[in-house]
Amino acid sequence: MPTIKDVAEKAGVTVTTVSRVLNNRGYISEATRQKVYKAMEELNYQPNELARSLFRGRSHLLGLIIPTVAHPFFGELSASIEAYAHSKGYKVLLCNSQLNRKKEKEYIEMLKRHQVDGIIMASHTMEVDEFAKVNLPIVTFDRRIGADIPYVSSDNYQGGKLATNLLVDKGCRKIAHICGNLSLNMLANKRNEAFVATAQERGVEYYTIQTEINVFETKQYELLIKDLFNEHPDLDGIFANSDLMAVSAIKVCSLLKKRIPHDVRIVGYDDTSIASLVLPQITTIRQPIEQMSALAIELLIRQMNEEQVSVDNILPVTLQERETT
Amino acid sequence: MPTIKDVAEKAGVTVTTVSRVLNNRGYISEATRQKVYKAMEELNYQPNELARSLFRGRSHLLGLIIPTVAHPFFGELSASIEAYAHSKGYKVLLCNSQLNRKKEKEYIEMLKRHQVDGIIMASHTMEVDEFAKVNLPIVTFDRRIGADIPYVSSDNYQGGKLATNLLVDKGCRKIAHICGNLSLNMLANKRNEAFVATAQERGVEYYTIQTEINVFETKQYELLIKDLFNEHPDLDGIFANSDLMAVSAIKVCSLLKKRIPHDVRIVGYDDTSIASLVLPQITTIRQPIEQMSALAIELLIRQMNEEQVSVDNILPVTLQERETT
DNA sequence: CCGCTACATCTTTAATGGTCGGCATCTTTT
DNA sequence: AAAAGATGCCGACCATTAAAGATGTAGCGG
Repeated sequence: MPTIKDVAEKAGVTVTTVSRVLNNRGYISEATRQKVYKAMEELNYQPNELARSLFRGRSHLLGLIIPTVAHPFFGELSASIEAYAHSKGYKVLLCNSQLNRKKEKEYIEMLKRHQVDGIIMASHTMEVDEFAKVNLPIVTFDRRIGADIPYVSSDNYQGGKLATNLLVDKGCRKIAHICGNLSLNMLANKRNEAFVATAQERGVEYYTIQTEINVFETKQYELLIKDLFNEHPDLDGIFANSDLMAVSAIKVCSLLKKRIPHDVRIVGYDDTSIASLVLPQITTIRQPIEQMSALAIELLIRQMNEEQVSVDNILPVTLQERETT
Repeated sequence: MPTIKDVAEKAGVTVTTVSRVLNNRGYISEATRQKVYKAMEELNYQPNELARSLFRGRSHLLGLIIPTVAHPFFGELSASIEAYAHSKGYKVLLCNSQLNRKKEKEYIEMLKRHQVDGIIMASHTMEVDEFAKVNLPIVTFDRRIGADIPYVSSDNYQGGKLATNLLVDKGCRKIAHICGNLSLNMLANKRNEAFVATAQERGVEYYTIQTEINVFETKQYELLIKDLFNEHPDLDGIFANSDLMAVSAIKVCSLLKKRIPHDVRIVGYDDTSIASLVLPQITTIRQPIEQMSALAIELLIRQMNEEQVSVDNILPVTLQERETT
């Protein structure tokens, strides 16, 4: 690999001059500039970002910690985050925590060692007090960690309300919400709060089904939903916490010969591409992934520049009505 | 952020001594070692990997260039690659090229600037001769670039053969293969070669439908398949080049009131999680993503160590028979 | 008990690749 | 003649490491 020294020699100037050309600093004649560019071209020179980052104390690297990029929601989120980061000159280090507390901590330490300029944390099994030690710009997704760390989220309460009201509006009288573990203090829990409040307000029978934490296993979802229908054969509405769960619900209904939306209505969450891909197409609550991604990056950059950031960043959700209701 | 200097001061030794503790090099008394550990602990010190990488000429960073991590196949591939890289002490820089030639080149240059130790290239719009300049350990996915650059692939010909034979075995007489642009010299083209050869051999009518290159747009797939059935209403078998395409085919069939598998049989490709998620569950050709990922990393590491690597690395595929045939 | 060797322990110095400020030295323009 | 433009030189700096050097201590023979 050629260094700045090689370029300088080839162009017949000093490294200082090459550095000046690279960074557009000081006086440089057009002739010299061209000589330097030519030498760089010929040597196929690329400045060593490690050295630059070391000196500047800025790596232009971001860490992204998610459960797994294989999950459609996090896949789409990651693609979007990377795209926006790229447009702002930042690179993304991908970390799949598998929702494993130890891995989350290890990844955070690794990211610190690699001098990332900021971390986007979208995997939340870690204890809140662990975050205090991080000492780096952080943005969390869908979880509020104390009063200092900004988070990006969509309006979970509104999402739960929209979904529940839609089910009741369409005539459901006995509905269930299938969600993650509520004991973790996640903002997504507000969906269930809204579900409960709305169901009570509208006077329909309702149930909350919590899944175990580390379950992206669709088979597990299916079993859970089968059990649910076993216990409540007359259930006529399901609010699923992700489109993936909604797909599992569709499968179980098909197995039990329940017609959608005639016998059972289903509302999903996220509006990942799978929602409009499957049949019947899933009615779902759309999270504005692009805006959330852009906002997360913005918040990180503002923290780096020591600008003021607002802690609560809640973006609106929208109802996407399709065929399951 | 505390540096090795701070640790040295706190422990009352020189930085070199701290460095030797860190790297387990030379003679260190147990007492000093403990002092240093204690100082590191108290300062919450993390060694600066930029500086280490700069000195050692090894960053332990890998670049992963894919079309987009939002696509289920590449999402699962990325998750798997990151997991395996992590287990070998490597970190992954995520690059979504959007199948854009300019972006691919830009990403490669960026990765070089950041001194990655190797690149996994799974997005192929770039010209072959561009690769010569890269001058870094590379592994490609599903594309053979000259005789020097090793590639990892699954047995595309076998996949095409399995799929086509299955369709014909099940009674199809008029089949179509929906695939990507064949003018790009991709190994996935072998699926079509196998399709054509097998169809001829088995004496059934067959068609090849090429999609435009930058199309992860499922709507486009649907239009394409609609046109196909318009032209050939008696088509009774579809070999789709991805599970996503197969899902689109299912949707169109449902729209046209064609029953699966009674009227039309469908075989997908990849065996991403979506294949067993949708209804009817998709018969598909399974690519061994985990093994392919592991192999790709192995090949990179071997190149870094200047060991001999084999250029052709083709792993076997398997047929997963489900409900669409 | 001295002197020598051997080794343990820690420090000094230079290197990694690049940036940057100050200052010197020309040349060109005003 | 003064100001501005163009370049070079020197050294400090970023955080870390490797090689070589300095210091101390113990063992051993004489």
